[in-house]
Amino acid sequence: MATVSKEDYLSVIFKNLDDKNEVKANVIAEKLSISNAAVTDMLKKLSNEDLVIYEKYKSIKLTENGFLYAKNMVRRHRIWEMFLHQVVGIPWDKVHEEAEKLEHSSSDYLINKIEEMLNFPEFDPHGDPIPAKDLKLPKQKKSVKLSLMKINQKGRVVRVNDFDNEFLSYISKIGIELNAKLKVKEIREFDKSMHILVGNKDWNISQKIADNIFIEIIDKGNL
Amino acid sequence: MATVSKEDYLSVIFKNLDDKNEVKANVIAEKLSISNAAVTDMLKKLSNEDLVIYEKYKSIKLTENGFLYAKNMVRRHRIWEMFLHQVVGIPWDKVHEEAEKLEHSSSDYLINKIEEMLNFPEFDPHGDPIPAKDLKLPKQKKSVKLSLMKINQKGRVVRVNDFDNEFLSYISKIGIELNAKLKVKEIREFDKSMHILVGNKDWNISQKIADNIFIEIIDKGNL
DNA sequence: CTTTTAATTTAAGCTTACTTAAATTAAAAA
DNA sequence: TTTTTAATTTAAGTAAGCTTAAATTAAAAG
Repeated sequence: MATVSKEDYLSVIFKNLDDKNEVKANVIAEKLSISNAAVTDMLKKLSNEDLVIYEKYKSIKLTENGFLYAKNMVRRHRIWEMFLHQVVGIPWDKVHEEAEKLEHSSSDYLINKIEEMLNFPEFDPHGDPIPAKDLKLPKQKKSVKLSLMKINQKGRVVRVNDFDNEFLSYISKIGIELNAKLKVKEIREFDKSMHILVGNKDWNISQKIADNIFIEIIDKGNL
Repeated sequence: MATVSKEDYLSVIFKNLDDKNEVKANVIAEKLSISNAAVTDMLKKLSNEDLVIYEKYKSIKLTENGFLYAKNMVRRHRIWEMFLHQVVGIPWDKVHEEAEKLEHSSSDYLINKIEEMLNFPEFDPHGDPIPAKDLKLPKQKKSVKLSLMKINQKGRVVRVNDFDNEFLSYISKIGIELNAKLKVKEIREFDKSMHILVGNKDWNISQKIADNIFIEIIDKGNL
């Protein structure tokens, strides 16, 4: 049986898979703010339900079923985010935590209806791809971290990490939103902080900020 | 702490208060499909949290806090129903069970936003009043059960009970919706079934159906 | 007023999802 | 290769929200 708790485990596992498609139990415990012992417990249950591959002392993998379940959770989450942002008008930095609750309480029927109403969006308000009904992901535009851009390069915001509300709220305040154009004006080597132009305003941003904004470089056109 | 389970208890208690503003533990158990022993257990907890007034072997009352909490649950439920029906286009007979899940997973902030977006509706898709932010109920139009109408009386549907999906789905199919006009053409005494005119079509409905539809009688005008 | 019936409570036990503390294992460092 | 460290598991225990069965109480019927 799928409970809120199990759904959270599957989501966390999915989002933290490494290059070998594995996660350490360790990581799951941290992300969910629970003890390692609790994770061991639950992994045995998820394994019995054919959702994860679990062997003592080894890293965790998802089964085929587990992958499908987790992707569907991502789908629910991102469709809710899109809906809350576009239709209800909830600001960028608040949609994540509302969607976090709603994703456990909505039938596939409802999600499909909402998706239809939104005209089958491909990306959520943070630029993350929304899995389709068949759980396939749309292609994403090539992008680089803002922190890796060079002086005088221009680009368009295509994705931001939604790891922290304060971060989202801050970048939103300085005019950084999806598709916003910006230009790198200075980079200070000693702390890698940047001076950027967003619209017609100048801002200083730390490396940590720039690490979480993804840009599609544009060569032509003015800012 | 407010859990899904506690919220369900409070909702059921609120919806089943008698003329003395009391409910028997018995009734709660039936409505929630759980044992009486479980109800006793939970009532003690709710009492400790100052949500219900509980004394051994006596009927249950809500405290001031309990009333507020329960009314807010009703508010959440009905705003979700309205939203799902009007904005997402979910049919009449399906909104109830979706709202039943969503009502536990939405912040007051979100509910207020949705309410604003809907332009502060007073009644949900079944004609039930939606408590405002201050939890006050809008005034309802005077209405009578369809089953109590006389031959040749005309009226307008102002509310239906949403106790059963099949019922809602059926009456929707025969053209009965909020504000629909109808006229009683015949009443068969032996089973109290009725012959009614809805729009320009005739239908036979059982007493059980007619018991769950509420009508505002209209004297003038044609059908 | 006493008996019967129905509602309620108590008691013991279960499952889920957690906790802490101790034991074990695997991986990294010496 | 041995030792140390870090990750993981086991064991024992807890709280929430249920269950069934037995005991108690209140209300209804005689």
